Amino acid sequence: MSKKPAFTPANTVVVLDFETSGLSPNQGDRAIEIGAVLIENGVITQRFSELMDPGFRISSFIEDYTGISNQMLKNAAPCHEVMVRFADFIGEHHLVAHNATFDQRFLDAEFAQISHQYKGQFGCSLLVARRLYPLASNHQLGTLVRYKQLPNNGTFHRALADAEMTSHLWLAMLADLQRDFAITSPPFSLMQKITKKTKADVPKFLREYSSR
DNA sequence: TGCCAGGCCCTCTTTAGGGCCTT
Repeated sequence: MSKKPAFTPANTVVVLDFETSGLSPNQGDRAIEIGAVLIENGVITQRFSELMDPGFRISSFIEDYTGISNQMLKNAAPCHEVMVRFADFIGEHHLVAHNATFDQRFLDAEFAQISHQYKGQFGCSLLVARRLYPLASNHQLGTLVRYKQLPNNGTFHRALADAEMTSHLWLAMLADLQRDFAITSPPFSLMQKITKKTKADVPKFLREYSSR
């Protein structure tokens, strides 16, 4: 039996973003679009982007917010078909999202519909950014993209565009860990540990991590 | 009937409250 390596680099992950009909799968909300990129050794190597039909009409607020219309969803595959393909895309990779608890709730809910379980763990770019960039005016994805002058095509609130921007943010944070703390190729587990530290404790934690 | 997310994080805190972030 093959044993999974203990060290998983943080620069090889699937970065994902859901557009949804609302904020809570517990209240009946469903995913309407999934966008994701696979980053391997710090480079985007694959993209996944699909609309999905939740089986009911979405609100005008969500149509305006995302630019995804009910007409567009009428022509899309149902959620369960898309999620089967997405399960294949993420494989056993670790996962990253901006405010990951939100995307994790929807991923769990949609995968439950197809009785699929995934092995990867979640990392949260929002929680890391709050600790690495305390001087940013806020930690919304769009604000951080401008703050770090990250690549973007001007599209926001669409799944693939947001996933790509989140991936650039993630890579920028890895680069800053290397620049500021000489931490080369941080493991995914380090990024998770950062989010468990208080903002005040993070610099000392990283200096000690770097010097060990 | 009326209401309706949930986790993180700071502070006027921990027997709590409220802003942030995601759609």
